[in-house]
Amino acid sequence: MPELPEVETIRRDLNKFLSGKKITAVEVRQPRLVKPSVTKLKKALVGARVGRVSRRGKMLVWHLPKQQKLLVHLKMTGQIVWRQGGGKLMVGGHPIIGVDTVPNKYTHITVSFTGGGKLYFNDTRKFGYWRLVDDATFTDISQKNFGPEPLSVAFNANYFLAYLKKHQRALIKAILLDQKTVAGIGNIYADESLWLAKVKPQRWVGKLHPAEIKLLVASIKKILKEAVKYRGTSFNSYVDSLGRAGTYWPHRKVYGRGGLSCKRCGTIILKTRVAGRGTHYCPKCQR
DNA sequence: AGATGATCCTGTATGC
DNA sequence: TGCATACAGGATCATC
Repeated sequence: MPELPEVETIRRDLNKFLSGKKITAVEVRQPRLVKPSVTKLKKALVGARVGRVSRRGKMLVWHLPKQQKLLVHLKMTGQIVWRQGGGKLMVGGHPIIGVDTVPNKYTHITVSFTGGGKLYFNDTRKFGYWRLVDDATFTDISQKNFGPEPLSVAFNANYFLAYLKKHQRALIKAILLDQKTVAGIGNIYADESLWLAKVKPQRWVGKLHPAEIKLLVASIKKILKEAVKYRGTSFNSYVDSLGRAGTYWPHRKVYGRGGLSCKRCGTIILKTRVAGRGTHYCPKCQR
């Protein structure tokens, strides 16, 4: 499900909810999703106070005592839902949409906190995982498997030009989806960024002009910032930590708009397959 | 090196 | 209604 904007939304809210609270219990219904083991997870969590929650690409990173970190990846359908007390939750007088009841049949992990709050991990397809690591391992993973954060200064035209020089024979969309290029872009925002930069997803990296590469960097930043502002995109299972949908969907330009007209030139948006993923683009203004 | 397809799962949409 | 097929915000692995 979630790409950077969705995970970032969850991260910000979790920091408010979890701040200063201590974990009193951990219940795991799907041991397979926990690494290295349920026993070790419980040992690290129960009794601990969660420090801040950060993010690396699409991973949530819980800072724990004793130089440990909990890496939570939601993959396609993972949800993190916070409930303070029972009953139907309301926000601004309106009932919350998305997740009506927790725990439900897709709740695989429940973490209880002092003060009565509970955090639920739901995941229909069970691709997500909770992985406990020590700080050194996290640093290692972070450096080896992830490129720069797209909204940081480290992700800039110079970096991107140099990186692409090493991958001349790849398709640009495949490169954007690779977390080693830049961490946090997924299928929706890859398509949206390419549309904004007027670059065809199947373009060979080696044939991109420096000006296009520069524009692509700016487009990625712009799209992601905008999507964070709207608290992410929901068309199916994504909800934030209070069970609310993200509101970026109506603002998207191409993703899921195959057969509809391009917002820039009116040409019919095509849907095809690139890098094994459904890919949407305008055949006229993306070259 | 990089593309492709299968794989981990379950739900939903579409077509016959 | 039933049944088959394709596809879904991710990422990894084997194979070509």
